[in-house]
Amino acid sequence: MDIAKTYSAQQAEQKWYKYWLDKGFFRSVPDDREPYTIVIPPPNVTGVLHMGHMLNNTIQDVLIRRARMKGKNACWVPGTDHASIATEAKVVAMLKEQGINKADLTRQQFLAHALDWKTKYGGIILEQLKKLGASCDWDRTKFTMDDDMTESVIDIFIHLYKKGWIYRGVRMVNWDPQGKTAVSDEEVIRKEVNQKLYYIKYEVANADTPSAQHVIVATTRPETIMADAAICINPNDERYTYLHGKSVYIPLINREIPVILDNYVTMDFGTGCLKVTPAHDLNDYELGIRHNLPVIDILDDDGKLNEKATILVGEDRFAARKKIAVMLEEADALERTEDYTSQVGFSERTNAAIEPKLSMQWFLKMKEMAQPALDYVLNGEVKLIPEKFINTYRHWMENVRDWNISRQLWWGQQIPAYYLPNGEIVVAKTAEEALQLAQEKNPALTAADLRQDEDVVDTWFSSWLWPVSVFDGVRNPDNAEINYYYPTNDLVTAPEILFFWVARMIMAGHELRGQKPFNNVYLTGIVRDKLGRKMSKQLGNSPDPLDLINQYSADGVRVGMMLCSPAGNDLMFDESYCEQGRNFANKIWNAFKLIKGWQVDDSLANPNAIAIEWFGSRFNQALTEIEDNFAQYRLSEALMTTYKLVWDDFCAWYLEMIKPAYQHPIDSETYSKTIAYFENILKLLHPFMPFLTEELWHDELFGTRNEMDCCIVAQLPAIGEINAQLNAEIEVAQQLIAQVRNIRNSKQLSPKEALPLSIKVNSAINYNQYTTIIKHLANISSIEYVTESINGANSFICGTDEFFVTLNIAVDVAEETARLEKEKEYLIGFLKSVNAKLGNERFVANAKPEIVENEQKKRADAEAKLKIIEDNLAALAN
RNA sequence: GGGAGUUUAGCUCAGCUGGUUCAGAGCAUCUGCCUUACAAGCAGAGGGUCACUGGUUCGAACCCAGUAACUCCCA
Repeated sequence: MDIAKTYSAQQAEQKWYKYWLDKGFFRSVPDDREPYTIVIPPPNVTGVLHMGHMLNNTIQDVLIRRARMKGKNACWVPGTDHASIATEAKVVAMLKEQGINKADLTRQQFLAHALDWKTKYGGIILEQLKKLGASCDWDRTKFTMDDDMTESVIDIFIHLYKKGWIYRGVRMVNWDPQGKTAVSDEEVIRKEVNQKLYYIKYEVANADTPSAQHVIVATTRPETIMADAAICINPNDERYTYLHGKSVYIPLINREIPVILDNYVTMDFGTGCLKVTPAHDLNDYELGIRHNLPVIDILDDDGKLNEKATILVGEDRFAARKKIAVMLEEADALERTEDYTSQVGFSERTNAAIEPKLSMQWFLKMKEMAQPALDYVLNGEVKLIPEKFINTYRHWMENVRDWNISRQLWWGQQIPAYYLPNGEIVVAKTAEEALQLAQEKNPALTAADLRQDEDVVDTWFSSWLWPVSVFDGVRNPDNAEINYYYPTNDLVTAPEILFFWVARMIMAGHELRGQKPFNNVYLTGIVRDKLGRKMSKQLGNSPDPLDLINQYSADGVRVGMMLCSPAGNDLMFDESYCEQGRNFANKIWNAFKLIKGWQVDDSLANPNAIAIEWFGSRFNQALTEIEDNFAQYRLSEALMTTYKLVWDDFCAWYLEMIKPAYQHPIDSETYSKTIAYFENILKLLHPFMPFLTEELWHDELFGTRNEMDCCIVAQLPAIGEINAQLNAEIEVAQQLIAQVRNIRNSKQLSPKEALPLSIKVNSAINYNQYTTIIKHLANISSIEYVTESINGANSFICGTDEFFVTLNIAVDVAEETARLEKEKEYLIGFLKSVNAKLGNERFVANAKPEIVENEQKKRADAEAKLKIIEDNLAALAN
């Protein structure tokens, strides 16, 4: 039979993904097994798969597949979130292209368009995840705006409102003039921007002296002078005592405003004199409250100046800034300008410069919710991996501010608050209930008198419920599913949404169920290119994940991602990792090919008992390490341990040990043991490389399997016995084999030329056990045991035993002497340091006994070795 | 400005309670091989002042202090 020389993945990937789906292996329903649950961080519906998703979901799939193979009832819930701002912006743009203006649509019409859009594009990422092999329970796919999810959001809003934790208030919010909505502090990205500092001259009313007729104010926002309510100086600033009790005129519009005194003003910034614009700056707003200043809002929702500005009405804020600078200059009110860089906030969603704006918004009190959420993490009930994020988490939770949960959008859950004609508010699940509540206040009211709040809640106000709401635990808190799956086990997400999302899920989980939503939060790093730049569309430095899969196979890409992803550290992604993954898949394929090609002869005795025992022992040792790595969420190390076990121990050593000579058959015992090992290796690899392993699993090499006997649900092997002595002795054998190969290499001898080996045994190792292996792997013609060094042979030491290879070419005495002298020198140095330690009374007195003992062993070993080398040197000299 | 983190081989990273012959792994590099599973491979080899300076200690990559560079979070 012909087996392909290289593994071709594409066919296997399609075939087995479909098979898994058809057989329902991803499906989870509560039963009496222990549950293992992951909820996906829902990607937003506007997105396409990027490398961050690849990383994140590979990790989740590795964890979930492993859990499945450990006999747990593994449930991975997939879904998407509605991303109100981003999606609404996309839909508005799409409608605009079709010549439709959002303002001309009713809310219902717009939502219908948005829903169409979501149906068409919203599932793209989930479809792409299937290519990666994600074993989500697709029957559970959720969307944050599904009816039941929406009802959950409304329920918790009402619950928290009744509790008094949701309130309405005028606040300075981050206004996105492009999205025309408030955004939360977390959605504002601050960037350094080159700006200008404008030094503007204000005329002082009723100046006492000619020299005190003006005051200069520095500002980056000259277009807001029309909204000025005061000029503020530090009371301790002696330069400005002449202004105490005075007022000044705003240039261009000549409105008179008072001079106020407040310690808030920094004397050495700008001119030490601040214009106070309560409507357009958070700090000014607070100053305004302290000094009872009027609030003059001169900006419209779209960032244009309104009639209150009296000049430049209808101009965009940035255009107005340029124009007013010219006007000030013409009016001789602009003293000078100066370059200045400062932080400006931009909307994460639209990239518009954020405008601080006073508006009526809904808020959720954070203080009460933050405390328990902080405690879960501090007392270790919720583990952050890596732990370094605990500090950041604490800092944030201790300084959290109330959460602005309203958004001036349509795409999302509409706030269930209804306004009565007199301005009173009732909060209710439906218009009917709202009317009832309203009629309790005023029986004369009819449905027509009520007006529901136009705004929707923040998307995070849906997704914070995710681990509960996907199991319907908000609406039906005692249902079988939530009781079974909650709390979930692991959450895998990016550190940048630790606060946005993770912290708030802990709050919601605690509030709804008095329980944490997950045990462990595995925080992945940011995927960067190999230059350390964050991968982004703008830079074009991100490979298309699907192209990668096509090129390197899903398994290859998965391995590539896992190889370079230490938890919590950014990963410098490079395609060569995927190449390594592909090569690894090919290696496994070829091991399979080798075994598959063997003919079995039942009459043969098994000559490989030692090799078989050793690999079993070695496998168990690796398994122990892998279990430990997983327990500590060191996934890339778990993979590397597996990688080395397969490539080095299994392929390079074990298979070579037992491999029969070309066209010779193998004995049946070795054959069946090897197949059993290979099957265990497939299991071990499956979480990382699901497709290849499933493909091989079903080969007839492993006998006939019934249709449900699949690698995906195979149970991982239990850790068996480890023979430490055997492992150690094989290591010595491996060293000696390498040494012989090395001699062959350095003498440019063909590997085909068999060499004779003599051993002078000083240790307790019985080399007779390993004769077959040594002869086979080092291509040794004969093994002899000697008691004296062999003159003229190439020698080396492994452990404390001496080995001699006699070649029919003369040993280069000078070269050999030099090599031995070098080793001798090293040993003498080494001995010196060991003796220094042992000779040091304080060391012997202070160090732990086992450490002292070990030093003595080191000395003995080194002395023995040194003696051998000296003997060999002496022999050479003769 | 405040806080956190990082710095170990060309690259990406391990290195746990300070003590094994402790300076490691993978990749890359170099040398030799198309040796009947695999050139997507095999056999070998080289490569490091553990960022820097001091301190603690019998002993420091590891603990402490300071310095530098980079990264992130917050204002």
